Amino acid sequence: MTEHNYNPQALEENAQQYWLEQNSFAVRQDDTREKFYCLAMFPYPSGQLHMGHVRNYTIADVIARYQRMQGKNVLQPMGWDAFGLPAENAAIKHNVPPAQWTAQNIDDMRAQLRRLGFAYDWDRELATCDPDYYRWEQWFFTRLFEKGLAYKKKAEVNWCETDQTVLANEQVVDGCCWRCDNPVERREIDQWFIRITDYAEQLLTDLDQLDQWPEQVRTMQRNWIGRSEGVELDFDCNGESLTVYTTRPDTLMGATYMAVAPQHPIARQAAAGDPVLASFIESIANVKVAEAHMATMEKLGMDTGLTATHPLTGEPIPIWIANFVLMSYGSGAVMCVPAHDDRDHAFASKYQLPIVQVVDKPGCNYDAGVWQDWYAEKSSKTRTINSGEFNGRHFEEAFNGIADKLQEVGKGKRTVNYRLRDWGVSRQRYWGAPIPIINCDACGTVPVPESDLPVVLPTNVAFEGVGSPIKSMPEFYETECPACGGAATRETDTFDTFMESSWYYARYGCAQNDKAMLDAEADYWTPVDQYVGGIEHAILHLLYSRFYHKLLRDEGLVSSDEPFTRLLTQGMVLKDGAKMSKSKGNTVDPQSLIDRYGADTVRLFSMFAAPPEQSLEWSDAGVEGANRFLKRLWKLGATHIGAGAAPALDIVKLSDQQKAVRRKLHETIAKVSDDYGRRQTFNTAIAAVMELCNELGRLGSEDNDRAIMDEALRGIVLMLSPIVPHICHTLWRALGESSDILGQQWPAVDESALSRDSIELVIQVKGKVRGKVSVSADADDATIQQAALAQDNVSRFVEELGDYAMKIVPGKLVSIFPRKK
RNA sequence: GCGAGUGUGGUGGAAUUGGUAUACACAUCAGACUUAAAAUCUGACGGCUUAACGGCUAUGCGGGUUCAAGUCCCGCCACUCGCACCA
Repeated sequence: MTEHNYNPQALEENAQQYWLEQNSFAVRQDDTREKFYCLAMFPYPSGQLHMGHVRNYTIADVIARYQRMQGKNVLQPMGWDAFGLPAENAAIKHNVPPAQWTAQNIDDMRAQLRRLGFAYDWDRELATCDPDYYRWEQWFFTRLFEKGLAYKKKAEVNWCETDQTVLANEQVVDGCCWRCDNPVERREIDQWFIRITDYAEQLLTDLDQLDQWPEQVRTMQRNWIGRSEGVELDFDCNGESLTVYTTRPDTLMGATYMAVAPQHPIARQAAAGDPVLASFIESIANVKVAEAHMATMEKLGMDTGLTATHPLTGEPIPIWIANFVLMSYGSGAVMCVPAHDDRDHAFASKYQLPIVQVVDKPGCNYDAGVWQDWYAEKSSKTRTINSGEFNGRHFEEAFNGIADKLQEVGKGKRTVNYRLRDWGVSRQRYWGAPIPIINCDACGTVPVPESDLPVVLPTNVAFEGVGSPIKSMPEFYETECPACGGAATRETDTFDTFMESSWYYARYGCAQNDKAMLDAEADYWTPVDQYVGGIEHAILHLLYSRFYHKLLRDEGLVSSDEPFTRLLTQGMVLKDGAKMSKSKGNTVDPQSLIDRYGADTVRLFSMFAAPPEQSLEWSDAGVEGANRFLKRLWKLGATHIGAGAAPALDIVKLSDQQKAVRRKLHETIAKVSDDYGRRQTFNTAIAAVMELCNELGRLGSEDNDRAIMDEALRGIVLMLSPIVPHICHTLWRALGESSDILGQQWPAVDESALSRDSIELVIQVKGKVRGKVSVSADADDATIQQAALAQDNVSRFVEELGDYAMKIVPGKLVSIFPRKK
């Protein structure tokens, strides 16, 4: 090493050139080593890398490089989640076809990722907008169709009448279209669904296998699936049965009204002869299709004038139309028990509907005018009242009694219900994978035969309006029916982009295979051993991927049950306490930082500033500090190397101070190994190495000092190489090594260096620290006690106690406190 | 509204199993080097108090359990993520 100054631009270019020439990160199946598949969630190619990407990909890269140093066969691929709305918006705004815009963005972002030095096997790169990718998704969908797992039904969308188009939730601003600002309405259209509810139970129980997932993500998924046990029961309404599901059959005697969705047949029937009802229904259709909105909007309802018959009492119960009941959830109707459900209570209070208490709790006062949380309690402490033969029972007895009775009289049955709904995969957009279905007047819906796949999305399109161009392209949709040969039309809807992102991780295993969706090598690499991505994907993407993996398994394409063995959910990157966004104008461009400081500095800062799971507050000054540390490290190495070869360590001649420095080195190796492998807290690993570097400044220039410095520098370079690979690659060579640092073994702890002769104990009196004492490592309790009390500041406070007791926590502290009388 | 998190110095954060709160950095201040500045190096750095030793106090707020609580329990407050067509 001749360069005395740290020159990241040159050094990083050399390292990256070397990796490229050596093809250092291309991997194949190798049954002699343990495989490790490390994956970060692939990006949407927006055109510019942002800090969230840098953080996400650095975390994954650090783990991949660390695992390689554990001797594993490591795969880390990269690709593009290339379909989606932004490309269409760009097309409308800049008059560029989405395919062209996307391809350009991919090129730009690939160059940025390369500049950051990530250890990707680029031979496996894929883009979901490539027909070679989505053809398999189309093929798989036809398999699901044949198995009955894909079906068509009506579902609601946000509809803009002015633009004649469907809007995504994010395109609805304050209930209005973002482009034309006209109010949005709900509209029902035919859409394709996949039966994820058939897999609800597996998706729920298999969460127990995922012991290397964050507990919070498992909990969120559990709640999202929302398994409940209840009763499906029938109310009679003019000879037709009105079916509802309830988890509270125990409160059935308190049901005082029913509520149905505005689109429910009963609502339509009632509105047919009643213009007031009809206009009410119209007025409440003006609502965004989003649960959060449904839950927070004002609850509105109107009496239909119709009644349903209570299945046990035979009493008539009024039926209301309500804007918070969804036709697409369950049966589109609910029974309401205002005394014991707070939403029903609020609605009943608003419209002066009767409230009948049927559950009581000893020691609590019921007041129908004021909601209290215990009204909804399901426990052994409550007792049923006003419920005839079912009086006096706690929750479970009442539930069972009423459920049995309903079953007996043929008015209901126990069922397990899920909050999870089937996955709607149709999108009325252009930039997505075409749904491979042909509609034939004679044969109905016919899947496109495998030999005709892929159904290629035309890319040479012009956006004239806001709607999908292929919907007005007869050359695309006019076709022949594969079954009867007659004239037919293609589906012009495309797939939800979650379809592509639900199986890409498996496709990396055989990205070049043009004969099959997945093969033996894909099965070898799956499941992903470490998946890294944003916490915002905790439910949807991860649940759909888990579902898809089970579908792939049941098709015989993979042999595991779950796609991602270990999951790390990274927090967001903030600036001034807020999420970085163009609209706030608080973005930081990674490229300009790389240009200024180099990739290693950017990588180091993003790993040092916060633990991966927490949000990261961006700081320009902090980046400066990271750069300063790398300069110091470089100088430490350059000075040591410049002084010539280091002598061998002479263990017997080590001074106490040398022993202490060497102990610090091996303690650091132990800590850093734990931080990388088990805890995945790279910020504390970096801090520990910084501490060690500070300590090394105490070494002199004696032989043993130089020997320890040499040992320590090698350890530091190895330990930091996953985080700052370029500088470590260079320093490793400069330390005289001819082999590549990438495949080096992770440094080992020398247990003998860790031993201590004496330990320091903290002395607490009444819980406050009053002193410290140094005792030999094998001191007995009596010796420790004596040493503790010998301190003036301790004895001073102990005297005030009178009769005292003492507790010794081995290796940690001595606690002295008043004896209990 | 529902579900899941987070909250510690001027700032980012550390404290891993209930055991020394503030590691490691950033910023600031002081000193060294310099004609000067930058860079670099050294030191100080939660608040109040003390000549000093030391003492008191502090982990969003209010309670509780414990010899001991940032950590566990109960009740609040604030913020963040998700809510099925953003990805």
